[in-house]
Amino acid sequence: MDIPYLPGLPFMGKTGCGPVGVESKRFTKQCHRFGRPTAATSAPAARPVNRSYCPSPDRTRRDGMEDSMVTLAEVARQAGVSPSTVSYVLSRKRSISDDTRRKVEAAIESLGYHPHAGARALASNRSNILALMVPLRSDMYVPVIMEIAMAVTTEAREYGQDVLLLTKDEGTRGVRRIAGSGLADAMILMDIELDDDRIPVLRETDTPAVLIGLPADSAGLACVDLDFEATGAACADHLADLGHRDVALIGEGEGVYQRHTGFAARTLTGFQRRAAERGLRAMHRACEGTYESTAGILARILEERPSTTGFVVQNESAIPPLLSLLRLSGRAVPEETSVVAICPDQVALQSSPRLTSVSIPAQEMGRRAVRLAMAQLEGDRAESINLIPPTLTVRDSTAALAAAGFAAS
Amino acid sequence: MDIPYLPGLPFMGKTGCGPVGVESKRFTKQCHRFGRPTAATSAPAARPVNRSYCPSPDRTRRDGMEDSMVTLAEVARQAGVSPSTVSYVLSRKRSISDDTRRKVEAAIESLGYHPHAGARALASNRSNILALMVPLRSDMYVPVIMEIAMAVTTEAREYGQDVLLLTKDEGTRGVRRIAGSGLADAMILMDIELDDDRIPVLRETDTPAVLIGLPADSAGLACVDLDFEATGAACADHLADLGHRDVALIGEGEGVYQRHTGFAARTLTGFQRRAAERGLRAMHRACEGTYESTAGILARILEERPSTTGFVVQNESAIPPLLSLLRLSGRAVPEETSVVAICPDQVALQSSPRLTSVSIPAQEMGRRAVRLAMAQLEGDRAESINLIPPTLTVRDSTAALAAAGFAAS
DNA sequence: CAGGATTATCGAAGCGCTTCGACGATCCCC
DNA sequence: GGGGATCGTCGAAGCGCTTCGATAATCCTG
Repeated sequence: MDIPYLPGLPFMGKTGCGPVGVESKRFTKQCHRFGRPTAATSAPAARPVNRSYCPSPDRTRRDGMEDSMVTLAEVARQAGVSPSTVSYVLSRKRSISDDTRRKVEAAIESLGYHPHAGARALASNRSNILALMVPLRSDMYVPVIMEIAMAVTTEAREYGQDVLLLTKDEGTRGVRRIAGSGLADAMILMDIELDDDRIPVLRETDTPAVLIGLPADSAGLACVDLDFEATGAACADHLADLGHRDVALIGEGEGVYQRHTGFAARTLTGFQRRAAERGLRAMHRACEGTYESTAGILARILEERPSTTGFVVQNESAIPPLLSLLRLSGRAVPEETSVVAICPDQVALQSSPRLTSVSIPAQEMGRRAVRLAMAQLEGDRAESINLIPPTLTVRDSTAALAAAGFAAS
Repeated sequence: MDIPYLPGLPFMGKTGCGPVGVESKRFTKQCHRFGRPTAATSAPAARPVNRSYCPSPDRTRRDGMEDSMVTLAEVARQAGVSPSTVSYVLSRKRSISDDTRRKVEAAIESLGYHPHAGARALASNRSNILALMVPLRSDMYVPVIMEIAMAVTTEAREYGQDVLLLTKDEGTRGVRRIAGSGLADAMILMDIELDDDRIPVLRETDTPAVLIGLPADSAGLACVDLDFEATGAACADHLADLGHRDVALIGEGEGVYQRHTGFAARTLTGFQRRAAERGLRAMHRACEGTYESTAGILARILEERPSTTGFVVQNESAIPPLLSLLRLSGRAVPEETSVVAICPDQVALQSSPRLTSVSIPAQEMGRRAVRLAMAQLEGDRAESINLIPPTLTVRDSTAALAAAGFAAS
């Protein structure tokens, strides 16, 4: 605003800026950019601001209010080097003398420069953004989703990436949009269904991607997940080790087993197989997680097999009701009945008694997903199924079964 | 890869493309762009691909594997119009004949065109991205945060915006980075502290922003929040209406009252004031939410004032323990004791009995935040404190107190 | 100490889009 | 039916960055 020359009138800058040879070209460029729309509402076309490469020297730090964007060119000027040099300082793609580097860094610091994300994306074909597609509503336990999302975001920042949040209900259209617009460099998908329709699109558009979850056909894809089969097995093992002979898995809701992610099915498989190997009698019931549902299931289990002393719970919301119901029915945990949960540590810790559990390594999943994505961006196209081995932590809800009538044979 | 001419050798394209007058200019432009870095790892500088404006006609849909980007220029060519026309079809900023529009839309469809986000951001000074800063860990109940985030994301899409996920622990640096890089058009901040250090930065950088939560000094800012004072009052009113005389508020953890958001304090204020107005005796205890903490607090409340029959719970995690403890202590809910919760509907519904509650309107908050942000981008700089009035839904955990000894005077 | 290799820097082109001004072609009103 | 307004389209510039090739300056190495 401090150089109020009229548009159209050629501005014959004599203020000594830059090589003379290019001046004419520069100043014949008409200026039709008036700062941010927000600020442009008053006096729409009245007072254009010269934003060419060669402003008068006294203009330093002035138009900040209108358009706070500091450009690389300004940094270059302030540091007394060319724009490309500044770029190389930033990208470290060519060697720069310590002296120059320091000058440039000082200029960056003093001007508070941040590279324009769009410009960078356009020129470099890299947006430094990872798209994360999370379920809007799913069978997954919300805090776990959140924890993964946060871990992804935090880890992404370690790689200088930001995270774009997409909802799963954008579906294949969302994937296409991101792949097509170059908005993100890679995608991380959560809540993967066995036969997820986003996967073909990923393949077709050849988008770098990481799945959190395991689809039926994972050929050529990078996947991260907890090893749920081993998880089920670990639970069975633990109960077997403690001397339990009759065990039950209280699982996810009905729908989960058919429709979805397969993690529930994998847990069940692992549990049943290991139970068989260890000579346990295993039951399984799907559970919606409400108090009523849990009560009904527990009643049926105990009716059908009153000798059941070991429980594995996979549905987080079934945990409080289950504990409450066991208490009410007079079955002491862990003295008479043992409970193993598959849940985040936090849930296990704030239950009473604190639960022996296999934790859902949300943090780890998020972190690994980002690393796999970054590896792909580095050129590692290798497919990889990244199954995290389960960790069972013994707390206060499981104990060795007192040698009662039905001891191990 | 299918046009393997050597770099440096001028490529005298005779394949008839575009007006002759510009050809020379176009082909003297050197090509130094080799598709995506991913693909460039093999044969680094050996086989550049011609990506100028004027590919040979038979090239249609060829280099898709290497660089699936369809450009506006290609759409224009296919539709037989100029690039600017395509742009205007997309932006609707100038009128376009139906005929032309149809041709362009057909071309867009058939090529699967998506505008390059970076290019668009660079040229238009608008990224179509909203940055959402969420707490990494906070006193807020995680599912509520998640619900807000999802609502923001969904609503943002209605406005053609995407959402960038930031964590609060990036703090002021994060705000500066976003404001400086033009990565987002506006910011939405959650978990606002009374004296939030991000606020000065927001003011200083003049970034369009919406706060979800209410800081101490909200001058010139757009804020959305549940009206917690009215919430506290509504709870007091409801219990008073039912004939309760001695009531207690089981609140958030100690820390929340000092350090943070003030929503807890505002609830308390509203509760106490209204209780006084209605002639109730009101107590208040901070509660960490664990079983032990809840048990201790409940015991002390009942010891100090055994006639307490009305409870308000603000800490979601205290709800299951509280209900469990009341049951154990033989106080029937709602027959003898009433419980009002301040929590998401989902929590209220899956408790047993279903809880009378003031819901946390997470969806609504998210939605409003986006609308306020968009309004700012439209030029509405008006500050606004957007307090959502509470809704108390009566369910099965509150009932009129049977006219006992201590009836209303 | 000549000449090739290396280092540090610069200039310029171009990424794909938006937007301005220009300019025919229509339209309408007196 | 002539002249101004409107409509629909085009060409070109420029957004701020990256990166190529070029070019001095410096560094060996024999």
